[in-house]
Amino acid sequence: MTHIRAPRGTIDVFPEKPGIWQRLEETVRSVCRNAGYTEIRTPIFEHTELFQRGVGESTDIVEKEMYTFLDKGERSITLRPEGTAPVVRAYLEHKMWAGPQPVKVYYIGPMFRYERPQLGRLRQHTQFGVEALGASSPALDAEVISILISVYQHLGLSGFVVRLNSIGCSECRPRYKESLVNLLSEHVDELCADCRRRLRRNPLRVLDCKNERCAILAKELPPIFEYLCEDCSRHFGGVTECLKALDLVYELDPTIVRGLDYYTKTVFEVVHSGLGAQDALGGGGRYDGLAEELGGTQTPGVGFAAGIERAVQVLQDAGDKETSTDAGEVTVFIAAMGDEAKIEAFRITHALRKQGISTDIDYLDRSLRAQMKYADRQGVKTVVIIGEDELKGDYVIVRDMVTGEQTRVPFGDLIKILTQNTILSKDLKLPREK
RNA sequence: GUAGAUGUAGCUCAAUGGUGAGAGCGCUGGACUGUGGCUCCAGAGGUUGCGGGUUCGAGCCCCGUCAUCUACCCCA
Repeated sequence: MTHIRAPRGTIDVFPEKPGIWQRLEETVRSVCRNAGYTEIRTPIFEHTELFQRGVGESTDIVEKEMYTFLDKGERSITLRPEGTAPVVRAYLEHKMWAGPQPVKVYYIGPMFRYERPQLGRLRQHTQFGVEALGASSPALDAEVISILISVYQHLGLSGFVVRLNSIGCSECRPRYKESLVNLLSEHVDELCADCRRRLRRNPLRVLDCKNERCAILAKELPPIFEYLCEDCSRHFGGVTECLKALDLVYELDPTIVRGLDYYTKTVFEVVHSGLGAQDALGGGGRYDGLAEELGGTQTPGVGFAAGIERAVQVLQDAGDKETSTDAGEVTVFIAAMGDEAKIEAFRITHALRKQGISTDIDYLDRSLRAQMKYADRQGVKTVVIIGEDELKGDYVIVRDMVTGEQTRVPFGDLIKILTQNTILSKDLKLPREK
């Protein structure tokens, strides 16, 4: 029998891990709210055209990585491969440009790309991101970067590097591309096969080729800064000035070009050495032309997207132990023997739960011994034992699983004693002990 | 789409082409008929990923296929 497995490139997040996930999501929410961003939830699928026009026909995403299908109404639908285009679509669709600007939103949710899975790469992964629309101030670029960094700092994550670049606008970037092509065409023979193709399609990509000989050539090329138009140049200066004002450390890196067509001016990535070949924790930039590309009015925007699975990986490698947020952990276990006592135990369990005391019970008709063992493995602090003797005597035994102390408690006082037990209430959220 | 490595118990892994595929951990039960952790004993659990082929005989060799991992392309 071959049983069904999760589709390639997807993962189940297991009980040991949700704590770290929840902490991450809560951190994202609080940092974003703190900066005036509110949550937006866009559909997980969109019209294919949104991405074709927004992300760009010639990008890898649109060319070969989209989960696209025809629905029963013959519409071409695509599982969203990224979050920015949908947000801009929503902004335009709901005429949010008519309200106060800028509109600042954040999101957390799954993205889909049909790729070969490897370390840090999945077909369904989760991104958190922010978008700030309707303002072109460089301070907003810096704000967005600082939010991403702030999330990592709040998580206690370290060892990341911010890389910053500007790729100009529709006015100055073509000039730069042209001169790159001119300069490189003299050395076509020395370029790798990929770069020869890049030369025609996207010469900027030659800049970050990993091939040794290409990299040597790329080093000789002039940085884009020399080609930026006055507007872009001034904007970039504003961004770096703001980052310095925040004491935010960054590296100027002319090799960052990003894989989506909508970027203009500022682009950045946050990378971490512990991630393997896919070393980006997150990335983003400005996209002043995207709204227009989607048929809307010209609207500046800037944002980032970051991978949750990758952040989780780095946190785990760093030995992050905080996994107890949603451990489903129980502090009281009712061990019962005999049919009558079991009914009573069931009743007590639910009464305790009503009082907010997490309580569990045996469902496998196990021996007292086995119930004790199970309770111990579950990290239970207190076991209430109830059998025939106790029923007759109208009391229960309360056993402290840490010290081994046991006391008889009159039946009617049980809930009161467990509720008032200071040790118990203090320890409600302690992680289990080994 | 390309390349390499790997698929044996729930997990981590053994097993020269030759009995009925094993161990540790975990799980269940018992020693201790009503008391967890330590110890000991026992039990359950396998279509050796799947399909072909070679062979007297395949977990092992060959082919195909699927999956996982890593890398390329590119990205979160």
